[in-house]
Amino acid sequence: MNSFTEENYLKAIYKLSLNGTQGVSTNAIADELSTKPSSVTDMIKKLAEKKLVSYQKYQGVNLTKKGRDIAISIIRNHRLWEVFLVEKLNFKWDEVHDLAEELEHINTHKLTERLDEFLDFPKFDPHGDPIPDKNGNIIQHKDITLSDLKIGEKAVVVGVKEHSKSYLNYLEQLQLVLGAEVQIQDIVEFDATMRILVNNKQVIISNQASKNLIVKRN
Amino acid sequence: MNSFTEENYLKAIYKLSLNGTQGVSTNAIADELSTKPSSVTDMIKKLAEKKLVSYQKYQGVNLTKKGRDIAISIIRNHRLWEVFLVEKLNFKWDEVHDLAEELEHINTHKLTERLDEFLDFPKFDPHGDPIPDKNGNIIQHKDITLSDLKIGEKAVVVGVKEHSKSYLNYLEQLQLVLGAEVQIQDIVEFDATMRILVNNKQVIISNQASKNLIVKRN
DNA sequence: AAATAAATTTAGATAAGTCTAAAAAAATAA
DNA sequence: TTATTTTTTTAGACTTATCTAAATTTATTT
Repeated sequence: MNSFTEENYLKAIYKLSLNGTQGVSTNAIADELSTKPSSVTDMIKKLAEKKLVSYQKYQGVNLTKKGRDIAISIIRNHRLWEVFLVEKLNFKWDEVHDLAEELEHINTHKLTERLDEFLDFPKFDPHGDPIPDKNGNIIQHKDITLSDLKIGEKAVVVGVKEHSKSYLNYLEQLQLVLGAEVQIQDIVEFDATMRILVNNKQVIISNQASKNLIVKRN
Repeated sequence: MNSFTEENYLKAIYKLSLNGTQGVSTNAIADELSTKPSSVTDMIKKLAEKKLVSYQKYQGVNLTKKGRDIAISIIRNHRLWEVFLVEKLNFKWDEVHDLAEELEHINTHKLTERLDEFLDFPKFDPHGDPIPDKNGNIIQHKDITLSDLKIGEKAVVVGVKEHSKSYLNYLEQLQLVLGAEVQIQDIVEFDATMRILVNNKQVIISNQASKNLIVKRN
């Protein structure tokens, strides 16, 4: 068995390894987990001994197959619980992250599979992130964001790249939730601020906001 | 915030204080939690500092109001999750204890209340144990057991006093589940073994088993 | 009431995970 | 290429929860 802490490190390393192609740096992990680089080094050594990561001093870490499997199963759990919290317990999409962060560590195969079935095998969580299937296969978003669109183009909101409470809450106020249809009306050349149509209502949205909103052209 | 460990101590002390009337002894807690008396002493000191228990050296401990409130809210959580696991995820009554033991510590007021509502405010868990309401009020069973009945008497199974997997599994095989109707046909004078009728089927049951089955006469 | 047994506490050690400060290695700049 | 900066690691300390072994207190016998 692995501790909650070990699992959180694996998850962080997994997440960070999606961006870069090389090994994940100590500082990046420390940042992601709000801890100190020295603590990270210690934990990496422990994970390396357990063959959950491969690691050479000063060269960053990579997950092994075993480590990646664990990370993915925790992500699966996390996202299934988020679906449960939103769909069954009526939480809002900006409220579920922290709770799911705790629930995800109750990592019992049988519980996960029963939950998956109870929720009718959802493919995406309430933020549009794909839920790995029970074999660990996971669809990766192509990540077209609102900011990639040109004037006149139409699209549907399918996810977010930023999960902070404040961002999610802001989007909800603008009715920019999953499934919302948008059309670009105007783009300010200077700072890429957009004027868009959401449910026939005009909305002004900054580049900071638009580049974190994942959409699908239609 | 309190750690999982602290919460487990509070729960253990609460449980043990239901039996005896005096303070709960160090050894009893050690036994309940499968730990050593010296560890218990250490933890008790910590809980006493936090004003969760009252404690005088060598005199046993008692929960304070604050400590009891926490214990009861954890028990509430535990039992609500058990209902969820059995009713929504189709687990059997002998499978849910350990999972609920983990879920109970995700002790967020909002989650508990939403779960309670989702489950339609159940009054009893899958083993017949009463679920404390949101104010911490808890109905105490009168604890009439099958072994208290006389020949000819009829009753309904409403709970168990022993929660081991093997006992629960055994009961299920005999169809002695919650709501089952039983009638006493015969009692062996020597060792109180009973011959009873469960759903019109004859069953022989030892005193060890019958004295842990809570029933209600009808 | 003294002797023995049982229960409880103390003292000191250990393991997990974290931290600060200092040292070492790697990356970048001059 | 040497100097400087940044990143990473090491060394040593701290906290939480646990343990064993020894000491102390309380309970039970005789």
